[in-house]
Amino acid sequence: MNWSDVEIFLAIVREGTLGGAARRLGLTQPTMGRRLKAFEATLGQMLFQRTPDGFVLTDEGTAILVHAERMEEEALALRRALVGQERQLEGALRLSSSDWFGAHMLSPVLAEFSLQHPKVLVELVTDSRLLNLSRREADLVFRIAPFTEPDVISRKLIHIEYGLYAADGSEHPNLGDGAGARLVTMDEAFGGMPDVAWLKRALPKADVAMRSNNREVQATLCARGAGLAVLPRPLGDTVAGIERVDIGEAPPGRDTWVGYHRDLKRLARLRALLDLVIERLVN
Amino acid sequence: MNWSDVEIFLAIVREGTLGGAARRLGLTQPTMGRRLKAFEATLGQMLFQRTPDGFVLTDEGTAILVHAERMEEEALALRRALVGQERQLEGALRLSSSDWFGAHMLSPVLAEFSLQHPKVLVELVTDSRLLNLSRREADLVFRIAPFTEPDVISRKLIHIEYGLYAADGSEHPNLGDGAGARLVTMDEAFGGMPDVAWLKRALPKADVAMRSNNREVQATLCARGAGLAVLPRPLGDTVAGIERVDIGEAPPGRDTWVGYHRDLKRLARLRALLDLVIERLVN
DNA sequence: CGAACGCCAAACGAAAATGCATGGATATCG
DNA sequence: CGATATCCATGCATTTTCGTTTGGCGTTCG
Repeated sequence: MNWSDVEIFLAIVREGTLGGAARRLGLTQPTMGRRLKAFEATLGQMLFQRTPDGFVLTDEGTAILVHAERMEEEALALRRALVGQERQLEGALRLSSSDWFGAHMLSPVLAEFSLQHPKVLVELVTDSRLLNLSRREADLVFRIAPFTEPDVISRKLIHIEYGLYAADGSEHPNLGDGAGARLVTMDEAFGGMPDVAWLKRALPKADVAMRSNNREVQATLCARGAGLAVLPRPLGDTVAGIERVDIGEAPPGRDTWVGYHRDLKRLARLRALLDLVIERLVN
Repeated sequence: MNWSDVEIFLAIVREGTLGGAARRLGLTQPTMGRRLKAFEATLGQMLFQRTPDGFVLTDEGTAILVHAERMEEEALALRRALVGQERQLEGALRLSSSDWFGAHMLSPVLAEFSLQHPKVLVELVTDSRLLNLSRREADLVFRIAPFTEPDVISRKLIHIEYGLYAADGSEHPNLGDGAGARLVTMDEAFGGMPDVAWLKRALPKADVAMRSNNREVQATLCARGAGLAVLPRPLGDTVAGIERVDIGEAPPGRDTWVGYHRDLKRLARLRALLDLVIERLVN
């Protein structure tokens, strides 16, 4: 049995097509077909049913899936074990945060860190989807919710105040009413966020004018007069063309958390960056 | 990272040399060297120290060893999961037992089974070393001690009586003495066996003439006049040229156990053979 | 209803991995 | 001390694997 074929098996399970699996692994579709055929031959079992809409697992394929996934777990852990041992202050560091947090909170710290440790290549990915620390899609993740994944070391970073903002000189709404006002809010997928709920309660009669999952975009929309927006104060207070509106009650603030995988605990460059971040943001 | 390289890494760890690892995997020494070099390159770490007496793990190699072993565990479990699902009464079955048990107890049953299920290829390995059920070095193991390994299903099969045997017509010793008698016993490595201890106590003044780890050999030596031997009665009672000696106290008997891996519980051919064995030996 | 796009399978040539043979270094044994 | 065995590294021929390309099929969209 060729262990590499297990990796291919997993890719096909997840993508459902040979082409998709090939793209995921950086190989080609004919290769995937051949490797799968060879794998099935050595096992003496058909692992997938070839259906019009892709490859779906047979009972036999389902039976081995859990083992294949555990093999992958260990393969990933193996790589982490090595990375975690690196003691030199060089190499790559991959961070993840929300857009505005990266731009307004992290950027200054990262610039300073980059000067201090020129051999460390820092990569900041601002993406709303959650990157997987176990797969090492990121080494260090900043987010506004605590971490629940196992094997992740996390700590609360700072409390972020939020504020209601409007374009400079525009009319201010009244708490509990908001008739005639227009709102810029988070994307529908983020409807559960506290500030969205607060808006609904504080300005129940206001209409939603636009949505975006990007706080920067919301701020810009707000400045151009599209409507009122709830923004993190570190962002809102620095954007030109908008001013904070006090309607007697502030939107709820949020805690920011930072987390990394336990296996990277001894990674010197990660430690150094985290120390600087805490130094600059917490103290 | 090529998952197959992990398998090669493990082989080199266990053999200590490239050549040995190559033989184990059915590859060649240059291939092992090149694959290892490539593996170390992709990980960016040296995994082995090249010493005069072989390849020994570095700290980094030690760090990933546990993960590599767990990957192997899952690879083996993956194969078992498929084999364990086979419902047809065909394929191979690998058994393991002690020599005399295989020859005198199992052979008749296996012959009958082979006639009943001609498409099942039964392979009986009589080997004193313990085969590993997890690695599927054997599907079904008979032994005289309970199973302690995890994930092994076992049951007590039969109680085997032992007896003291001597060549036909030779002199019989006295309990508690044995002066002048010569003994044929188990190999030194098996010194802890109950029958060896019993001999020491029952015939303290007798000398050990010969040793063997093979009960058949012991029986033959006994028949040729080399000395007294403690043998399982199913063996001793059927060997020509020896007779059982009653010195007033019989050597201790032993329980025989049979075990197989949990993953093979639903393997039809294994179930069929085990049922027949129980039918013929227990009832 | 035709064009375009996705999928997979098969054929072919290029690239990579493998095995074989060799050489050098070191330990073992007669 | 020479002969032998075992080990690893290297060069070369061969096999295997891979990527590219092509063709066939079904679905989707204009």
